[in-house]
Amino acid sequence: MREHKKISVLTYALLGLIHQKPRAGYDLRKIFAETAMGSFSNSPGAIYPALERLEKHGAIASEVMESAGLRRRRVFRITEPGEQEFKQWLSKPVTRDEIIRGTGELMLRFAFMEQALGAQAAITFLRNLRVELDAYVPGLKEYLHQHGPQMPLSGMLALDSGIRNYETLQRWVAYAIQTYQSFLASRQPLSANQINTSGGQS
Amino acid sequence: MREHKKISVLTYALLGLIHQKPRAGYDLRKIFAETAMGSFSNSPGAIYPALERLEKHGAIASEVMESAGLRRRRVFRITEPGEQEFKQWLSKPVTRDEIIRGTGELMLRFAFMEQALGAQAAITFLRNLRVELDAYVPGLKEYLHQHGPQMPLSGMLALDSGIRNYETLQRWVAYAIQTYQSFLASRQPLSANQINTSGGQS
DNA sequence: CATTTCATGTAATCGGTTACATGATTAG
DNA sequence: CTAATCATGTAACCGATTACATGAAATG
Repeated sequence: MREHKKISVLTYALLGLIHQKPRAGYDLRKIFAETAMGSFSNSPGAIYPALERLEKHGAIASEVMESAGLRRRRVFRITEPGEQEFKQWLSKPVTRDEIIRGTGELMLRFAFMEQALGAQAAITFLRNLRVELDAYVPGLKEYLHQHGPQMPLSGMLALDSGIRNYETLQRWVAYAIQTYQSFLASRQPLSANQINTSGGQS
Repeated sequence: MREHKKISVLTYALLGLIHQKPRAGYDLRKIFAETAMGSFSNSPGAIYPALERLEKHGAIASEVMESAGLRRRRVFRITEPGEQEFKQWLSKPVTRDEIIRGTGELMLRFAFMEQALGAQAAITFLRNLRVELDAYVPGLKEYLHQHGPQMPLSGMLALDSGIRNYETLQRWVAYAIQTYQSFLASRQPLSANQINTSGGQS
């Protein structure tokens, strides 16, 4: 049983991207710099040490590529134990604490989930998220209703903004579940007896 | 010109709460633990050292209160330079970078703004935020439109969730501006010549 | 009297930011 | 040839997390 120091969100983001396909540090930096994932640090001083730690941990392995006429690149691929660790992170239950701390990590997990665990796991994740949100949001609204009038206007509005975000997230969850269900339905149009009436293509 | 090491968001949150009124470390912890501000750490190992730093920095001053029959409390109040620093933080321009990094700090600033700088400043802040959002969000939507179809469904949905949050924020900004304007209108019903037709109460 | 809550801290560890350093390769 | 870009690092600093420590006052 290898000891299991806590891994940061940034590190999981790196692990997830490497899980998709082998990548070099520079590729990862570019992804952080250019896409909306930029919220997780794009500084080399964070990424390269994180990759080192992952390699020491045994979750990834690197190979220096020196094709002729190309710059030397250290390409990382995920290992078996690394994939296990990654999937375990994806499978963590959705907790209220995680919702309060911000939805960043939640959405990161979801973004990786389909490729790593399949569409069914993504739907389960969304259902769990919905349960937690439905349990959490009413209390927030109640708090605003109770204490809002005694707060300064800007404080009340700031709280309202947070609530609106959660409500938006609730609507998104519903939409996402629906989207996934149609997606699954279109991939497996008939469950048991596939009556092949028209030409089926692979 | 005192050197001006960067101050963390948590530290500004503490500074803002102390600006409202003098408080002890324990009060601050409770606020973080009990209200929706909990997203900024509630551990004593973060709060007490942060308060020490603020005091060394000269932004706050402490006084140990030992009223008879009460526990000893170290109560912090904001100093003149501390208030300057705080207001300067509140007055920082709204940048796209700040929007990308997350709206947490933005909303924190806004929540403190009315009390510290007045309602007019809050409106100005909201207007600037609106400008930045209007400049930023269309690009995100365009990106989703362009690259979405080639992404895995979960990735596309995750991006969509982020966009929905920004759109929600845009609607909130509009609502908040309106709210503030009615607020100001109700406080100053007639700007120049106040014709007192009915009994006015303080 | 014992336990809980109030109230303030300390120490170890570690990850991230910032800034700097280094070379190799392609473009102008 | 020079500048920009590719690509990988390193080092100093510092703040946050976690967990532990302490003691006094209220509560039962």
